[in-house]
Formats: sequence, structure tokens, C-alpha cells
Amino acid sequence: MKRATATEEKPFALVPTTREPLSIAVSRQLRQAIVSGKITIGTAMPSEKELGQQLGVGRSTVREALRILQAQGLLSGGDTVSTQRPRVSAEKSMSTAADVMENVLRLGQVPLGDIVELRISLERSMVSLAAKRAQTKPAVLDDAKDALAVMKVKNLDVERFRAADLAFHKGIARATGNAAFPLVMEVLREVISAHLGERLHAVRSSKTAMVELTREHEEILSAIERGKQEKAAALVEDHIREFYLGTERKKATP
Amino acid sequence: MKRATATEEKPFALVPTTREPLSIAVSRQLRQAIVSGKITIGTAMPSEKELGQQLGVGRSTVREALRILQAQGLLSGGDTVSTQRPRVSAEKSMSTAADVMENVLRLGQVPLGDIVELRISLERSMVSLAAKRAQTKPAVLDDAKDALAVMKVKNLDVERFRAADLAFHKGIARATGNAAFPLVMEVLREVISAHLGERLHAVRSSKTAMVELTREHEEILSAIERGKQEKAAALVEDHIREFYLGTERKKATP
DNA sequence: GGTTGGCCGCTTGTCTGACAAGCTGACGGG
DNA sequence: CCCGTCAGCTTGTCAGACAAGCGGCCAACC
Repeated sequence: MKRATATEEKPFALVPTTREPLSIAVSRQLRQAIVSGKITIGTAMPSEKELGQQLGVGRSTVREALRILQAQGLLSGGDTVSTQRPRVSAEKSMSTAADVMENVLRLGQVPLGDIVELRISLERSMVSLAAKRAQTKPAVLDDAKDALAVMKVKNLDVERFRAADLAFHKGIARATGNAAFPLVMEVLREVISAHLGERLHAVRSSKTAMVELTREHEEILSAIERGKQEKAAALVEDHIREFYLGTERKKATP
Repeated sequence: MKRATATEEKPFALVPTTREPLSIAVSRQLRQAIVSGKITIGTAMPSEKELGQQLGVGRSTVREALRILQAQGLLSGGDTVSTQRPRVSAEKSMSTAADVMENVLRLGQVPLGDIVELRISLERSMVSLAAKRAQTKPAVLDDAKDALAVMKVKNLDVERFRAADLAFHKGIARATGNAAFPLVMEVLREVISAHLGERLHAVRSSKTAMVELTREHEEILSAIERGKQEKAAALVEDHIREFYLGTERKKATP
């Protein structure tokens, strides 16, 4: 065997012949049209029958292609039965990315702690960048400031606090000026909360926790505003680590 | 309007009634079985007919569910016509994640520079973590060292150099001890090279570039070994930034 | 004996036709 | 003007059909 592979002569260099399924070809063609902008976002797709006639394939083939695109997040719909035609969607691709990433992490046997650690790394980088950028363009922090103001409202609904918390971190991500950060953070956040599930609510609902979190956010924002990159990074690290450690403790003693 | 939402009374709290398509339910059930490990990775799925009988649904429904799972990267196959039954796959989910991520970035109008910047942030964090960890467990750097040794071979094939380069960065990612980093970096790398396409090859193929890259890798590894986190982070940042800036220049003057 | 050919059963890929359920708009009756 | 009804569309789902390809088995043939 070894000899054969070592002295292998390839007069022809044959490759296995393969045929691509039609459904794949169709989905690729549609995907291409979508990402290249030929089909503007938000427009409804033609009906399945029409697509089939236009492409010269049967309806089942079209349906499989549409399912692929929906699974990739490029098309809306499919999650509920309706006669609405699917639309070209941009937002959905994000939660889909989160789903797929979750698959990767689950199948890759990644423990939750590692994901949290990853988020900490990213969040540190983000506040650092935001702090640098805020020195020349303070307006970038406006979103985060607004969110912080909401969090300070007395007797705030837990749900609203949660939303403001989310908005704060999103605001920081946007403040970096890098469009990739908000997207990736959103994905990470979804993955983490999918892992944690309901435990998050239990921790965040406590009044004292809310006050404490608000204070931490305030400190972080202040450090960013003053351009103290290292300080901000350290604060945000503690902020996240404490929060999830608290969750872990909660889990450890049921 | 504002008054209405403020004083809103909801005696019933009605929600729109929706029904989930069967194909979605089937795909969810299968996905659950896969990620929870009930179906071990690598095993072939039952035939479509059998699945249909077992679940009490028609074959088309099963097919749509399988297409969804394949699009999510949980099942192999589907890209070529064959009578092979699809298998539960772990590797494919990674490249799928890259695909979906690419959709997000394209539709989200994220410039390539931002992605590179994100990678730099992550790579900085990684070398920092690796440097810290290598102080107590020097063995974690073995993979990176091996890759570096390969890169130093005289008259190395360009393809082999590329592989060694990849292995080096992978080795660093593994050296962090965090299982999430290698996965995310792999996805990022795929996204970037999908965007850059062939330009990468042109740059990397030059002999002098290969020597230079090898030297940079050597410096980075040395800094990591000596535990100099800041130094290593700065080096790796330069390493990546220079490389992609070179590519950008190449693109700017065609 | 080893090789070749043919046959059968199985799988996937694809199409067609059918039906139920639900939305939408038109049309006529009150 | 309002409202019921109905036709025509859509998607979701099924059943049945057929081609193509793979693998095993068995017999025939050199």
C-alpha cells in the first residue's frame, strides 16, 4: 500500500464525476441574486409555482431551495404556516447565524465558561476601542448614555431593565465604529442565553442586583468617556465575570 | 397613541394563533436529537422513507426537514446527487457557520476592514491568554512550534507554507486552552478568505514574503514563550495588519 | 478459479397531481 | 353603507410515479 502511494503514477488524474442536485443549483442562484442586491431586501418572493415555471423545475424542487435559503436566514417566513410569501430578510440572518454558531459550539463540546471568556475578551477590546474613539467623537456614546438613563428610572419593570441593559451593551458595540462587533456580540449573546436559558431571569430580577448592575454600567461608561482604556476593560471584565459567576453559583446549589 | 399604550388594558392578552409547519417540527426534533448527542456523530441517518414512516409524515416533509438540517451544517451530503444517506456531521457546521456569517456581513454591509479589525482584536486576546498559560504549561505551544519548524524548511512549497501558517495560528488558538477560540477563529478566517478570494495567493506566494512572515511568527512565538503579553499582542497586531494592508494595496493598484 | 454480466432491491432526486387550510378581493343583497 | 359569500390565489402536505445510481447475489463463461 505504502509503495503504491509513494510511486503512484497518474496518467489521467481522474476525479469522481458528480452532479449537483437541481435544488442546490436553484438555491445558489437565488442566494446570489439576494446577496448581490439584485433582489432588494424586503420584497416578497414570487410564488413557488411561478418560480418553478420560470426556472423550469418542479414545485418540490423550488420548495427545497426555499427551505435552504430560509435556514440560512436569507428569507423570512417558514416558521409558521401561512399563505404569506416569504420575503428577502436581513435581520433573520443574524439569529440564524446565532443558531448555527450554537451548533458549532455544542458539537465542538465548548463549555459555557469558555464562551463567556470569549465574550469577555471581545467586550474588553470593545470598550478599549470605544474609549479611544470617544475622545475625538463623544457623540458615539449617546446610545449607551440613553440606555443608562433608562436603567436609572425608579421601580423599573424587570423586562424593561433587561431591554435597557441589552441596549447599553449594543450601544458600546456600536461606539467602536466597527460594524462587525455589534453583529458578533449579538450572536454571542444569543448563544449564551440559549445555554443559560431561564436562569438569567432569576438573577436579574432581584432589585439589589439591578441597582448594582446599573452602578457598574455607570462606572464603565465613565471610564470610557474619560478615555481610560485599561480601567474600562478591567471594569467590564469584572462586570461580566461576576454576573455569570453568580449565575453559575445559582446553578451549582439548586 | 401614547395615551393608549400607557393606559392599555389587556383583559385577555390575545396572541395571534399560529400553526407550525410539520417540516419545521421534524427538523427541530432531529436537530435536538443531534446536538444532544442522542444520535452519535458520523452515523448515517435512516432512509427518508423510514423516517417518514417513523414520524408519520410524508417523504416530501422529511426531505424539507433534511434540507434544513443540511443547510445548518448538521448533516453531511446534499451537495451532490448520490444514493449515500446523509451523516451527522460536525465539521460541516463550521463552514456553514462561515457561510451564514458571510451572509450577515454582506447584508449588514460590513466592510472587510472591520472584519480584519475584529480578527486582530481576537488574535491579540489570544496571544495574551496563550502567553499567560504558557508560563505554567509550556507544552501548550508545541503545535505552534511544530508549525514554525515546518515553515523554516528550505524551498518550501507555497501550498505547504500556507498549511503551516494556518497550523501556526490554529496552534496559538488552541494554546489559549479555550475551546471557543479555535472554532471562532476558523470561521472568521474562512469568511475573510472568502471575501479576499484569490488575492491571498498572490501575496503569499512571494519568497521574500514567506521569509518575512516566518520571521514574524518566530518573534510572536518567542514573546509568548517569555510571557510578554503586551509585546506579543503588539506583534501579532502588526503581523496581521501589515499582511492585509499589503493585500489591500495590491487590490488598489490592479 | 476468477472475471464478467445481468438482475433485483434499495436509495435519492425530481415531477405531477391532488387536497386542505387560509388570505384577499370582488360582487351582489340587504 | 355594511356584510355575507364565493372564486382564486397562496402555502403545507401527501401519494405515487419514474430515472439514475449503488451494492449484493448468482449464474455463465474463459
